[in-house]
Amino acid sequence: MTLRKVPVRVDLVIFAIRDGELQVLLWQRREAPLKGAWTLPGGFVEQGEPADEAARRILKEKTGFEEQAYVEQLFTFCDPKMDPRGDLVSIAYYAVVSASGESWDGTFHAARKAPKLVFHHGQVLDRGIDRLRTKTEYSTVPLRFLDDEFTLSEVQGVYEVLLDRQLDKRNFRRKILALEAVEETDDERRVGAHRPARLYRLSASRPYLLKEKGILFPF
Amino acid sequence: MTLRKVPVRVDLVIFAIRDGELQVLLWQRREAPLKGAWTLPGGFVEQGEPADEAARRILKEKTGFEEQAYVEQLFTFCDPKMDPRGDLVSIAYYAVVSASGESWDGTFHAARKAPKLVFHHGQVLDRGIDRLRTKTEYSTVPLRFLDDEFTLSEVQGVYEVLLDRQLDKRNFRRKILALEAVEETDDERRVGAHRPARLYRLSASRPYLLKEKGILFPF
DNA sequence: CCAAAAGTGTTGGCGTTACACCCATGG
DNA sequence: CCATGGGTGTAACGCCAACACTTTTGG
Repeated sequence: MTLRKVPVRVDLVIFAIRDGELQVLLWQRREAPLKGAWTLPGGFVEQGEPADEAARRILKEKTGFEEQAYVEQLFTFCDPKMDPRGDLVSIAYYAVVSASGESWDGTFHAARKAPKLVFHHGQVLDRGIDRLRTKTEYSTVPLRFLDDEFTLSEVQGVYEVLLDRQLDKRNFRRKILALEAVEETDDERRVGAHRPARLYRLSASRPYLLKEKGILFPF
Repeated sequence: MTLRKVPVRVDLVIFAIRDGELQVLLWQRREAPLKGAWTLPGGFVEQGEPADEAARRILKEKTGFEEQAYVEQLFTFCDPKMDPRGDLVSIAYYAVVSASGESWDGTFHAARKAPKLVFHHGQVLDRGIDRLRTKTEYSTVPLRFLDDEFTLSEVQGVYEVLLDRQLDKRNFRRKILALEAVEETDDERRVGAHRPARLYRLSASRPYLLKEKGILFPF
């Protein structure tokens, strides 16, 4: 039995909320083989590089985001029949970024209506969507879709997109504040002819899991 | 930039409930280097073998269990500095087996009081315990600690061990039955001078996630 | 002064928890 | 007949969901 040695890839599901819907960054191959096919952004892990760092490196290459993005390992695909180009291991990650960036390497698509993806990438996307939905219920990951400072209405908007339903404003605000996941700033935002909105940021204590304090949803 | 090619390992956290506590199967090295050090059971993924199959193969080698065991991927560790013997990728799995097997390759230890493990294996164990606790709250994974047929008291016992607290018998039975995760058989079990206990099995429909039907815990 | 978004409390219903006794059996 | 684990119903409480109006601002 000879030892099997394979290259290691990381593949990324990069989520953002744009145009009021959950979107993912995809990439279209410009060369054969599979010219024109849609793929997830990804790349090979380099010599001496941990996979987590590779994921962040590739995220930065594709979107410009660094620390402010949330990155989490999703699942590892390791099946010799998976990729026709050869045997490899694919460690999938998902990332949550705020939509305020500009220079994307790729194009965003509605996550639930994405084109067919090559190889196992469709499975990766499905798992990413599923994990994100799960985390929406008991973690503060959804807050990473927002910029450093945000209004509670914006937070509610993120949750409404992720949960795909309307939420009650009073109940939502009471609950998100009770969880102590966000804290007031001294700033407010004024846009248009409205009452200004108080701005919030992630709590310094920043509880990642909401479970201990009760689950955020169902509402 | 030369492509980095590495061997792929799978490492397993094998859980069983024995002596009224959660235990894991560990293995003690008999040769240098690190003679006497404790490790998780594991092995290399072979040529042409998917990682999931490798995990089941190694589980069978170490415990004799096959289909009846629950196996789930946990996390992948990929860091060149992780293992002093060389660069590799370690895909960690956890497995849940009933304690009724016999020929273990290794020894069982209380999961929360395990000896110090080599390399990243301590992290793997911690993640395994954590994942198992999480799944206890909203999945039927804990039922895999039991044999094919089991009494509701046995089910309650498993949950009490995993949650580390006593549960109310009437509330527990009402809830586990409402979830339709188990179904009655025609058999009963008689042991000692007691009323016989009805035996149950996993439902044919076998809902894996309990969420849709409401969360099982908190009680 | 008007339009538009921000912000704020209370109540009823339902689900969860707490709780105690009878049943069936083997020895 | 007794010891042991199996099996069963109800009532109080607390949390969740539903619901409407006032405030602040820019134009």
